[in-house]
Amino acid sequence: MYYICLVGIVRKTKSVHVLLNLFGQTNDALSAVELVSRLQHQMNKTTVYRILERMQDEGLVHSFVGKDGLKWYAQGKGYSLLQHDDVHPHFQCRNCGKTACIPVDISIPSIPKYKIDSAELLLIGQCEHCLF
Amino acid sequence: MYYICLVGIVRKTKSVHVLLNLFGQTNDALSAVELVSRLQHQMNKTTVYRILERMQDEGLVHSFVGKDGLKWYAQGKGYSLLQHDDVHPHFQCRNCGKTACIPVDISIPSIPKYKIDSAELLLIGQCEHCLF
DNA sequence: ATATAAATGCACCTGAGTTGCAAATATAAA
DNA sequence: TTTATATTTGCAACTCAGGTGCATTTATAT
Repeated sequence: MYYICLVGIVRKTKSVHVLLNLFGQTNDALSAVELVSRLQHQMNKTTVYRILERMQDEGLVHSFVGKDGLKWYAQGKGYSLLQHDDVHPHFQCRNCGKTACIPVDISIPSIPKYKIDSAELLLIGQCEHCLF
Repeated sequence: MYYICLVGIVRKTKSVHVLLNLFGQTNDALSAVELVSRLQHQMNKTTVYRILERMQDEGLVHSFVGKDGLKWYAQGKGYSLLQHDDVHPHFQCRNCGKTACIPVDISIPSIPKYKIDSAELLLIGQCEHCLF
């Protein structure tokens, strides 16, 4: 089976299928650690890391680093997959750890003498559920 | 010997003195890894990490996570040390790794249903030196 | 059916950051 | 100054995320 992505037409392995399903079931971001844990009986840790990297290369997901230094992946539903360099903030709840893409465009400040290629805006706070 | 910081008056150990000197000599941010390496003959790895954490607690430096997941510390000269939650971008050169505070204020977008406490804006690109 | 390429599992490694505890150093009390 | 107490440091060992090399399996092409 194949699927279409930024890179073109790519073969859809069973592992990619499993991961795509997980991302399809939520709007939140998923950490590599959590995915490895959740899939420990279905596929190897190494495979999870490799699939995530591949999915990112193919433009199916994007990644960012959380406050704790862990790597998070998100599908970014609602964003145009065609623009690789879309800059939207990521939110991380310091109480429950919930992490998600925020569907807002941010404007990157241009700095004299620096050439900015991309940006990561991480918002830390409390999510809806932890506010009460 | 003592020094004044956000927390009040704190004893200035020899290790703190050494680290403060290093931060005083540059406007760039310094990664914990580099500091451990640079100071390997003067003090223990554990001490470096502990001093950095303490200096952060006392408001002498602030920290952030780089693109690679490493922890960076900066003194933030030119910023008021009295405002704990100053949000300024950090720049990281994807060529040479140079990382620095950018003296620009950024406005944190407010998101409905979320309470934002702090924000980290990481700009990735090329520094002045690597542009040519 | 066979050859070639890609994907997976496994064991082991790397490297950042932490922890427990004992030794050393600094401060306070007598 | 001496003694008691608190703080800081070093050391070794540990945790944990993430990566590598290689053999095996599975999928594609000939």
